Amino acid sequence: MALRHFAADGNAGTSLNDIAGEVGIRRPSLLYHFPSKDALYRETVMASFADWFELLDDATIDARQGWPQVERVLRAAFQFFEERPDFVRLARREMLDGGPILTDELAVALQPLFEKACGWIEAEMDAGRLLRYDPGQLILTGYGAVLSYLSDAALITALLGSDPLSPTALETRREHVITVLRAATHPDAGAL
Amino acid sequence: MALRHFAADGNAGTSLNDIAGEVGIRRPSLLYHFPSKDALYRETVMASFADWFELLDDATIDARQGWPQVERVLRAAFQFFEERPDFVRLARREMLDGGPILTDELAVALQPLFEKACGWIEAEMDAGRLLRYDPGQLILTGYGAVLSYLSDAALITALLGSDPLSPTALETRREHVITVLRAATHPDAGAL
DNA sequence: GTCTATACCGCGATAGAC
DNA sequence: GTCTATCGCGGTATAGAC
Repeated sequence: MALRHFAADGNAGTSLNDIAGEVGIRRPSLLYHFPSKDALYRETVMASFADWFELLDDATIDARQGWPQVERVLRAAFQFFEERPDFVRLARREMLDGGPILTDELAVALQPLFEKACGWIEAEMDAGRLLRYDPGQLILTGYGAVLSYLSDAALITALLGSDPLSPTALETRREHVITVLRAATHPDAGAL
Repeated sequence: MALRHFAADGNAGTSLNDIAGEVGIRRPSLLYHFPSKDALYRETVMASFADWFELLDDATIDARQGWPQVERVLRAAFQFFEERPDFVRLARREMLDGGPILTDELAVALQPLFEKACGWIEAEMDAGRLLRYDPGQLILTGYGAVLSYLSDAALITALLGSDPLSPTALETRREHVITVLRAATHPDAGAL
């Protein structure tokens, strides 16, 4: 509904008419349910991120050690994103815009999770189960490698000459990212 | 001028008033120089990408072998992007939008360069100078790792607790990406 | 040629009938 | 709860002043 339009055209590029028309009501009726367009946008963003925060919470319980845990989280995240292409695009727009929702709410909620993940990675590196890098930079690298592929599908379609979001293309991408990161971080990667 | 506004707020989020006001003329005067807003946007995008295409061309001449050449291109690209933060954000918006400019013009120009780069990587892998991966996927991984950091500065500021675009932060990021990619692709990386 | 005043349209938002 | 009617604003585009 609203998510699809906001994901495809952004906040500024989406009119209440677009959303209302799809729901089957008229523009003013939409503003009966939501106090303003910005409120509707905010609610859409926050609702979309709720699932993502939940996955991040789940990923931290029952944590294993070393690379297997990294791979577990990577696979869970990749699957989450590939099942929610609209969320990926909406999230990326929000990151690009750097608006108040991001800085006041999302970033505040993400920061402690990021901190916690950095701490875990650091400990695993101390224990010799992962090769040493800057933990925060490593997370950002994985973040960019996974999300850019999914968010920039239009460009990648032209580059690859085929649909990057097809099941086989997604599998190729998933395994590539995992392979590269394992080769870079796994102490025994050379023994594969 | 126009680039900064389009980069910050996108095409839909930028009004001709924003641009005209900065130039010191009035809104309609802008439409004397450009037939329409879309034409102005298109010209802004194409002019921004011209420099980038030039760098890509330069990168292919005098190509060395193996990892040194990869690192050379990587450093050139990173420097190019870090000196043009507006271009990065504009480009990413264009990728997200997947609009006609991207599909009809940019992607058409980028595809042969992408193809050529894939061929070079493939040959280097055949020669044993780089560890084997899917060349296209490898390029997309580097692409995402570099651009996401620069385009999503608002988010990363909150996560890191400091300015990700400061000179020292940029150096940290640059060396991290290079180190990770070298560890993953350099045959002798384990001997560092 | 260069800029501006104006027209015209779609937007978000409100008021009030049903 | 949804509609029609309407307002005010800001958008693009055009016609006309200098």
